[in-house]
Amino acid sequence: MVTDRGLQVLRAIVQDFVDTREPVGSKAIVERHAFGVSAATIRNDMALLEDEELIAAPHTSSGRVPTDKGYRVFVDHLADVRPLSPAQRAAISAFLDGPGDLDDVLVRTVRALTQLTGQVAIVQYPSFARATISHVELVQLGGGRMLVILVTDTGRVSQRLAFVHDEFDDDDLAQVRSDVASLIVGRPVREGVQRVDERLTQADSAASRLDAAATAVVRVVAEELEEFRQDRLVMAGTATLARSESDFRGSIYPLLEAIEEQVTLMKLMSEMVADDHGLAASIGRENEPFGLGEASVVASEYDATGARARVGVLGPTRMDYPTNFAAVRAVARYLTRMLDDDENAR
Amino acid sequence: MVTDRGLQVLRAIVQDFVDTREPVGSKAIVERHAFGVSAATIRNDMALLEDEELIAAPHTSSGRVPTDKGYRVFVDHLADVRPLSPAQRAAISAFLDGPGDLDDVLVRTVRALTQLTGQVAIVQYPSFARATISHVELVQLGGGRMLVILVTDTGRVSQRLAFVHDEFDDDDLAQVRSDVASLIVGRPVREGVQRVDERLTQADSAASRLDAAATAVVRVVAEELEEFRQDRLVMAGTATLARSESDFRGSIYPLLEAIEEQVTLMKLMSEMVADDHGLAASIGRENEPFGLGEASVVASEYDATGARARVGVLGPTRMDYPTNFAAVRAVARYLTRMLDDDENAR
DNA sequence: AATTGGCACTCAGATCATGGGAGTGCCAGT
DNA sequence: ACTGGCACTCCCATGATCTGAGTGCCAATT
Repeated sequence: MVTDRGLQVLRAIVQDFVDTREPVGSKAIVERHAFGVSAATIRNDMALLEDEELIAAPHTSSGRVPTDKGYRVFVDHLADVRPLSPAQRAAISAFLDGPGDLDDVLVRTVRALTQLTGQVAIVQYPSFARATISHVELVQLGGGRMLVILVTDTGRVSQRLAFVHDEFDDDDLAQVRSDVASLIVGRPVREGVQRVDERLTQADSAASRLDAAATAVVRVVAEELEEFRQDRLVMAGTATLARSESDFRGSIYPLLEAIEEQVTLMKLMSEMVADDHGLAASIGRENEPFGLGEASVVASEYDATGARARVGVLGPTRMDYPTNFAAVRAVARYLTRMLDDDENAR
Repeated sequence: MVTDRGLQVLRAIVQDFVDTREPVGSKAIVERHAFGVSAATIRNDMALLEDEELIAAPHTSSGRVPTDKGYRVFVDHLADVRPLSPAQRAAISAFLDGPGDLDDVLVRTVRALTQLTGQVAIVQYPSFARATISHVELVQLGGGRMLVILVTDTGRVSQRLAFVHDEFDDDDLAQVRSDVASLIVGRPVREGVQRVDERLTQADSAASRLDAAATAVVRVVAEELEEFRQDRLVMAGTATLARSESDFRGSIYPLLEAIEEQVTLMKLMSEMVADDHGLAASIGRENEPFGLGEASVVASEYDATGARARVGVLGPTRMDYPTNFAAVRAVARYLTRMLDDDENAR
């Protein structure tokens, strides 16, 4: 059974290993941490920790390294999320303050976070599936091309091109527009998807000219809504991976691929289980299903006008969890505040 | 003076080195290429090539490696751009065919190109500075927020939020809209920028409610046009860098950074000088000013409704230039054809 | 004048031996 | 329960040696 001091030893090992990148020996521990016991005692504790598979020795006679399980215990029981320094808080403000639409704010958020942590930063767009569609707008571009614009109450704007093979006068256009609008405006995206699909299955091939146009528009709306559902990510700091390259035994290929794919990371972020404070970590082999067995993700939930989503960082399993937790949490809070203020100002 | 055969030797060295990643010796050359002379003769040629700094020996007694200058001569005089295989052409069609707006097409283009070359693929958006603004649309979102939408004749749509601190009825809105439209619609972006700036310097602080709103909108339009000017890039294949990691003496950090920055790459791509066929290459140290001294870019011009831009690939200096030239050229042609067909169909 | 075979020379990299040292596990003594 | 001591392991740095691919040069040949 692992004693209480045993856990402190684990903490020390994690901390030192994250610091030095080198296996930690019993002697180094008594030197750097005031345990008040001898190296031999620490060795006994370490033997127990090894039995529990919380640490491992790369070679028969070398120091110990935390296992993924060890990191997990560290994160769950031993990591104290220390608040950021004033300088760091100032950095967040410097990055985030100022006006801008949702896109702007999120881009600045990931920049701030990558700056703060030295890791790849990721932010999910607020889940638009729960958002409400507040506007539909149609713009004729000539040549039968029609621009379809959707706006949600959370501030997302999306546009897409429909081909209607026809020109309409203002009255007709207003007609088509209100036809489409009646279908989805004021409704949650989820519901909009349903109603749009229904409309499409009922589409009459012998419909009037206006109906046909409306159908074409609705088809495009369906595509847009689909995109709303599979929310997207904003990322920054890819280049930092090159710095911590040596932490990835294989290569950073899987990381770069996941970053390019987005879908994988999206799923990973979504499936993470948060604690009471909205913080979550996914460590090392826990990410194996996503091809990221040598990486960890630390994330925090934030709130954008009622729609929840996550901000996080991605890095080597050997990352500084406490610092990253603190940064992620601070940024998430700041972001929540900003987006809510924004809302209040409306 | 480098003889004609000397140049053939250079070609052989470049080819073999790209193939094997290893310094090429005189013996290997006579074995792999039918020069009909002995290794000693090749050695004499190589000595001359070394005098001209077209090749270099990493160590006193090892094979030779092309210098950047050597690659340059190879690219300018020795590389035959061989047409793609039918299978490769088919791959391009498979990726690119099908409907979609400009964004879609460009995304598919970079995917195709990275697939074809195994390098990072880059495409510039067609230069919108020369494009004409064809529509302005305003949408009120409530809470004083107003969506400003610009459309160009080349198919780019952009939107941005303005804060007008006011609500307007339809007539007023139409008034503001036509006010702004008269300023820029039907004019090239370049000219639009000027007129917008003029309008802003004349802005009267004691203006009417509508004028104030128009000014706010114009200010946002100015930002959007500015974005039009500094065109953007679409990229894919970042992960391939991890594969050819060993080709970068230092690390791939500068590459990843440039990819994230975009601006740098944009500039690099724009400054490349094309030959008669619209092909261009920028090799190794020529990219030093951009922090990419160990990388090369191969690009080709394409044509989007009269607006020229470039597609290209980014990779290690030791890349397969002929193949990349061929792929880039083929994709550029296909792209031009597609975007023109698109235009014709209007 | 160009080409060739021959030959001495160079040097990076592989292979092997050696020793030091950090670290462990265990045990007997406090 | 903790500690000092000690034998043991084995990584890694250092150095010596060897090998072979490759060069440069020269005298001989065509």
